[in-house]
Amino acid sequence: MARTTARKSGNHQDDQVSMFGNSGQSAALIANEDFILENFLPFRVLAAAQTISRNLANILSTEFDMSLAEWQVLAALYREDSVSVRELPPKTLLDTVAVSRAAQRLSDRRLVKKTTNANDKRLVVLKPTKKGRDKAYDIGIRARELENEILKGLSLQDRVRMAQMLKALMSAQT
Amino acid sequence: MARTTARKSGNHQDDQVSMFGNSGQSAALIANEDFILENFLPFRVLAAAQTISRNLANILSTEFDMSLAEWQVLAALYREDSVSVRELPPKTLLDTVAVSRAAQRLSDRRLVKKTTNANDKRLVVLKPTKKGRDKAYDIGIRARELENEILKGLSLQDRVRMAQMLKALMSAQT
DNA sequence: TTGCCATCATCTCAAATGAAATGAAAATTG
DNA sequence: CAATTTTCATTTCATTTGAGATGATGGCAA
Repeated sequence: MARTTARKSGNHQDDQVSMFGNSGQSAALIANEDFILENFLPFRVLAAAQTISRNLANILSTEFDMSLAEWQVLAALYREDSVSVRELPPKTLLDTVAVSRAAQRLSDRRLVKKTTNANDKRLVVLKPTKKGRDKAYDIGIRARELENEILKGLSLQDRVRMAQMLKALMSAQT
Repeated sequence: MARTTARKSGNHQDDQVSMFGNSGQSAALIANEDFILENFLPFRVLAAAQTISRNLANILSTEFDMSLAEWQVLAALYREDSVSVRELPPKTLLDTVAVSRAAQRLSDRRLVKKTTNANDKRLVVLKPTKKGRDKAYDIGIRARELENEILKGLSLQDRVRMAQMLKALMSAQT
């Protein structure tokens, strides 16, 4: 525990990142007594995501009457004009079932039009309506605002760095 | 909850961080046509968290027969010897209901002992058993391994910065 | 004290979620 | 081509989750 101030921090808001100093060592050498959930990076990512997710879902629900999943689908459709259901899971964070359900609700509200691909009738093609496109635009503006709120503590350089790190984190996963 | 087939983490190899260049500008000036879901930082955090969360839940489930929530409670109890249910939500990411349910399952498996506080009989006091403490230790070791896997793409300095940024992100939220 | 409100943990029930089943269409194989 | 397998979207069903109700206790003011 090289630079670990080996003490029980009675104070949780202090900025202990000591555990990362151990990260290079083999697990066996780590004094596990030092394990602090708050300093476990995966936990922090989860915590940040949960907070963000709640915020976003709240805004979407109250201001736009829309679920997170629905917005994800609509946002993905916004740029690419015409997309089949099966193409969406990689673009969103959703599985096909969730996409299907979101698409159904969007269709019910006339934000998206569902058709069948003529060449391959298994494919359901989604296309935003004018109304859907407008809504996506409005939400995009609001989302940018939220993003700036969230990121206000970070410099521009940090923001770029953050995006890169998150990407590295993702690709390190199996 | 059987093994969740870890979804293929899509390799979106485009490293576009262009949107962050706009972040300082007023929302009205942003060309919204540029809105790309993948580059929206809250979305990236969500994506990273979801991947991590699946990984972690998988390991806990298969190797330790434990849910994420149960581990969060157990890990929080590991250091502080004796904690009441109501103290746990701030330490974990859970609400009181989830804590209550996790505590019940942990108690059923004799990993945690539940008692009533003598001074205030409303309070349920949780205390890890020897068995629970040992299990928490083992999971801690494994969690460190996973953390290193996840972070292998980041330098030590980056890890520290990452932790700081995530913290800044959290505190910027309402 | 007594009556009233606040707090704590759990319970209940409805809604969201995920995994496997289904059905329809296309691709592949013999 | 017929038969079989694969792909795609949706449906079904069981489980998980969350929000408000419940019951038990404690705090506090009259």
